[in-house]
Amino acid sequence: MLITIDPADRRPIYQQIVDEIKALIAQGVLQEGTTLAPVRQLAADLDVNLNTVATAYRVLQGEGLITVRHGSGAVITSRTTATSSQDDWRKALRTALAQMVLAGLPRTEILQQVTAELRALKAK
Amino acid sequence: MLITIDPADRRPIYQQIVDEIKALIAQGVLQEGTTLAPVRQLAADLDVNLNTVATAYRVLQGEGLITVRHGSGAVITSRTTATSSQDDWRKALRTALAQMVLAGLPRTEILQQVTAELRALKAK
Amino acid sequence: MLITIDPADRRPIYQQIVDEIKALIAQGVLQEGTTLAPVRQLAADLDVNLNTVATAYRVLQGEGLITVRHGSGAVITSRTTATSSQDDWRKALRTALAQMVLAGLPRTEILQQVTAELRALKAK
Amino acid sequence: MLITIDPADRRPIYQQIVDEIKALIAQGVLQEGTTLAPVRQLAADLDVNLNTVATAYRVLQGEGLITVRHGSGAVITSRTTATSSQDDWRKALRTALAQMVLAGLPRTEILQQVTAELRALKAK
DNA sequence: GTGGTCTAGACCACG
DNA sequence: GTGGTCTAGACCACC
Repeated sequence: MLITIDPADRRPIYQQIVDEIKALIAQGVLQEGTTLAPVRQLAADLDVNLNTVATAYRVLQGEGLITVRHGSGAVITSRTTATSSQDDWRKALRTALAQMVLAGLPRTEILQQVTAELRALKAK
Repeated sequence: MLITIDPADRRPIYQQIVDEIKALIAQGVLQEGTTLAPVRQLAADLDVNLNTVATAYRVLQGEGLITVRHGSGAVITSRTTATSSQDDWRKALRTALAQMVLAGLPRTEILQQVTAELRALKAK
Repeated sequence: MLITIDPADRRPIYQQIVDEIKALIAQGVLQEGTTLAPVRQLAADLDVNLNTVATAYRVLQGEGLITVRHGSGAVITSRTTATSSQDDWRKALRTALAQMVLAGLPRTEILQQVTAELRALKAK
Repeated sequence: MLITIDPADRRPIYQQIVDEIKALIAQGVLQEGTTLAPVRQLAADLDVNLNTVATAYRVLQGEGLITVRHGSGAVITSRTTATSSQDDWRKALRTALAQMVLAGLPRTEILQQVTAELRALKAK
């Protein structure tokens, strides 16, 4: 599933899963209509608790990114249906840029990194 | 102190304080040598417990961003001494950009937002 | 857990816990992958508050010596990942040796004590 | 006075002064009968509060290393009169060695460092 | 006046 | 069951 868990990461595991799946959708790797791996299988692959994966899927469903149907698994719905407010991504962006500035990266380097990362994503 | 707490934010309060102070340092509002508000005063301003603010200050001290001394309060040290690995900001950047893409923002709009936010920061 | 608190010691309790755990790791008693006692259990054993132990664990986590995960407790990570600068141990060593000299120990006795203590540690 | 204060050091300032003076005595730089700098002068030199230096002197006096007489300042008494119990230096030694081991220093390197530091001290 | 530490006890989040 | 966080309030250490 191309997802990896980092035990050293301070984010909870379910959040890491959520973020990675979001990234895959943004990259276009997971497209509308694609069926996600069953909870049990993903849990086994990542060697994490079943409830952890279930929580991640529930969050994604809550944000409208996937639809979970009994028996048929979780399916990617739409990229634009997503319920992420402007506040959310602005906060995330600010925090990320602040970290980069404090790490001592010059403005030009930061912009380079942004465009490089953006190139990996299928923005309109 | 220009810091606000958002109860709706899922991050713990002390983390919000840490992030806001980091942002202020990145913006150049808090410069090297500036003394932060006393723990008790900031706690009163934000209407949170003294220990919560103390925890935030301790985290900042652990990251080398401030120096805390008993009788004299907390002082901003250096921006470049900060202990943040490349992994940290790259993950944060990726997550932020993915969120923006999923929010439906086109590539040009994203770059505009980035440069706009960056303008508020005192990057080299 | 082989840890003891000395009320007469001027170091704060949480620091004593940190230092004792470090010593156990250095001795090889606690090896990579070993799970530490749960916060609540250690707190009960030492008869101190839960938060005091939690603080100690957080410090150890900040130094990269242990990895703490919500449902699974604290695990010893790597001995070499530790974040301790050369300045730190040099200062500690100087202070210790100066104390021994002022206690009237002759050079040979000091060296004997050092090798004796070192024998208890699993140095490379 | 050959003493320096490190604001980044977590030890309180007065303790740093105490430790540095002890080191100077152990090195033989400050010998029996030598008069220490007046409190006010040392405070001015180090740019610290007068009470801080006074506290340091009081600790040294309490350990029997110096004698403070009205009007005539503080005088180094004897190196052997020192009241440092075996427990004290053993704890300090253990902590120092544990730090060095966790820093990844091999046994031989540790012994080299010890003898090197010891060479600077006038052990019997 | 500063910050540091500790306790008791509550409630939440994660796996 | 694990750890995380927060509060209220006390007392200590330092400058």
